[in-house]
Amino acid sequence: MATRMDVAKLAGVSPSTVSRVINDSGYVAAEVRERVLKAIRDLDYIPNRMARSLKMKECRQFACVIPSISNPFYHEIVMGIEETALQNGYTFSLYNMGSEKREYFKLVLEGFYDGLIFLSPFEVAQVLSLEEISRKIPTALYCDHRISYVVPHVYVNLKLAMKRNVEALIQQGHRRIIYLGQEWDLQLEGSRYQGYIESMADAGLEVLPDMTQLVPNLLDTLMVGYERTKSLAAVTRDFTAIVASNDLLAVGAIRALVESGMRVPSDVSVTGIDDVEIARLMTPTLTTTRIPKREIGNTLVMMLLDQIRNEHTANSSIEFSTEIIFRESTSYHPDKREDTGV
Amino acid sequence: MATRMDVAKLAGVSPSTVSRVINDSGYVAAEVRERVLKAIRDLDYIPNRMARSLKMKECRQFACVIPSISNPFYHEIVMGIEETALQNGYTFSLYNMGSEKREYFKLVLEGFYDGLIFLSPFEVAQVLSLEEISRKIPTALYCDHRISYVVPHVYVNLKLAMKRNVEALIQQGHRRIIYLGQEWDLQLEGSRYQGYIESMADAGLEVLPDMTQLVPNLLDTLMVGYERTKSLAAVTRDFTAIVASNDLLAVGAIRALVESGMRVPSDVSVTGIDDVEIARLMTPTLTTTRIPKREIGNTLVMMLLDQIRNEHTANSSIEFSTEIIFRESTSYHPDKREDTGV
DNA sequence: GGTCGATGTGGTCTCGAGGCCATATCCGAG
DNA sequence: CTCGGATATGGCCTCGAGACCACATCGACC
Repeated sequence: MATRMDVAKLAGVSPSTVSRVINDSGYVAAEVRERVLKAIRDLDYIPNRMARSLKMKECRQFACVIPSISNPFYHEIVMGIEETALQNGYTFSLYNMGSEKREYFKLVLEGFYDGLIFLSPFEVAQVLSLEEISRKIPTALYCDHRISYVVPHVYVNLKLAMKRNVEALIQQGHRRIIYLGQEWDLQLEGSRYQGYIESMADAGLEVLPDMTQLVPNLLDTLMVGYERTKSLAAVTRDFTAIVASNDLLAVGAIRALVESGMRVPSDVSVTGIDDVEIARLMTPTLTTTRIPKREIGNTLVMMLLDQIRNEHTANSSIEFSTEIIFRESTSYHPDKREDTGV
Repeated sequence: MATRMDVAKLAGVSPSTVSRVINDSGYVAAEVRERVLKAIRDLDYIPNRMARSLKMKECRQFACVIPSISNPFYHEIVMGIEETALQNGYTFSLYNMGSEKREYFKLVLEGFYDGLIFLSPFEVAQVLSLEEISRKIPTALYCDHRISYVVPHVYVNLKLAMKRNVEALIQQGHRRIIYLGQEWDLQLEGSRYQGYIESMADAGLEVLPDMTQLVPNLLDTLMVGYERTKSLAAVTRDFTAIVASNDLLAVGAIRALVESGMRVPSDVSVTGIDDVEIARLMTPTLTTTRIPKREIGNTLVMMLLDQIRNEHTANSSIEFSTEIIFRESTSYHPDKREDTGV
């Protein structure tokens, strides 16, 4: 790899002049500039980013950590992030938290990035203190409920979204509604599970043990939703609806129901949350909650830029609203068996 | 941020000694080592990666460029890449090619990465010469057919896979089979489209203009498959099968058929390629071609490591085999209308 | 004709960590 | 007692690019 020095020698000028040509700063005679540009072309010279970043103490790159690359919910957020980052002259790279979490956090703290975005901070919090990270490097979080940390974040109220889902089902005549979610739902205030519990209680409905179906935290995949529902259906069919904490689990659940001989929605209604693309291109289409994913991505980047440019961490906390979308996977009064005493 | 010098001062030693402690190299007295470690803790010192990489001329990081983050086909390859990379002490970051391609390639050439993986090199080739890149930095490609470049690559023969799909459908009695794929299929030797054309010709079946449905290159999403099929169904229903060039297009197509009142598979059979997770968790489940995605990811990283460690670019080209998986979306003899003269 | 400002170019220190080389001390063998 | 190797530590140059400062030169204007 050619260096600035090589270019300087070939063009018969000093390294400083090469820098001036590259960065278009200071005075350079037109004729000299041409000579330097030619030398750059001839040597195929590309400035070394490591060196530049070391000197400048900025690298114009963000990192984004996602819990799982296979959940399409994150994809659109990522596209929003990319969009705004590129517009502002930053690139960003994506880290999948699947396996070795610690490895990646190290990278971040080692100064490889100017800012850091976490989508869903729960897994992270178990490894490192988010507040600690955010004191060292501009940070922005997305989460599914308001958080109390002093870290800038964007959130949506998914407890509320879940309440709406449950209430809609209750209003449609459902009584025995299964909750399909992830284990950490139990530990969190303001979680989707809390919304479920409250709505059931408000309607005077009992939540039996079987009705809470939780899968391990990081495994919110299609397959896990499928397997959990399959085993549930093998044990009991005494339910008429499933509220899943996200669309992937819901999609898996629907397939499990079909294979178990239960029709959706005529036997069982199913709702998800996220409104990923597949939700309206599957059969049956999925009733779910729309989240403004692209806008969330845009906003997260703006939060980082704000911290970088203003040198202060405004403790910002921005809420986005959500909207329930009714589709084919839910239907009215499917709980006829109970009404007719069968 | 504390530097090595700060640590050295606090511990009352020289920067060299601090380096020796950190890298566990050379001789350091036990007592001094303790003092240095304490200083590191007290100052919360983390070595600066930029500086280290600049000096070492390696950064132990790979970049992986994917055409589209929303295609789950790539997710499992990415997980395979991650697995092998971490095992060997490398991290890697993911770039979504969606928008500003050039930006990312620049980063790579600027020495931010020790190696580079392209999943699907076609988009790339339109921006930069892959051979040129691979001369400057260790590179590995995944592609869907054998390529002639002098760049290490892993490939599967998807022309063959498509031939198998088409032939299976023909054997099941189908005659009017639609090809749903991407535009660049037309320009490539050994493409899936070639497989379709050949199989149809071999069986003496004519490919009418309407039977080739191509969507823009980078947009191989659910929605595009849906829309294209929807408009097709609005124009003609004179077909009994669709072979899609990947699962996403197939999933979109199936929904479009359902909405157009055509049942799958009893009216129309559909096949995909890739065997993404949703293929066996949707209704109907999708007949498709399994590709060993995780192994491909593992191998791509091994190819990079080989180049780095051996300092020579063995012109390696490794083929993985694929396997057709029959599921619910295809069925025998659906073309009864023709047989009975209707 | 001297001064000042615009134009143009090079020298050199800097960012932070790696690591070679010089140096110093100590201990045991001869 | 001396020499050599093991142990231990510091000095300083290096990686490649940024940028300040010094130093030219030139033209214009008083």
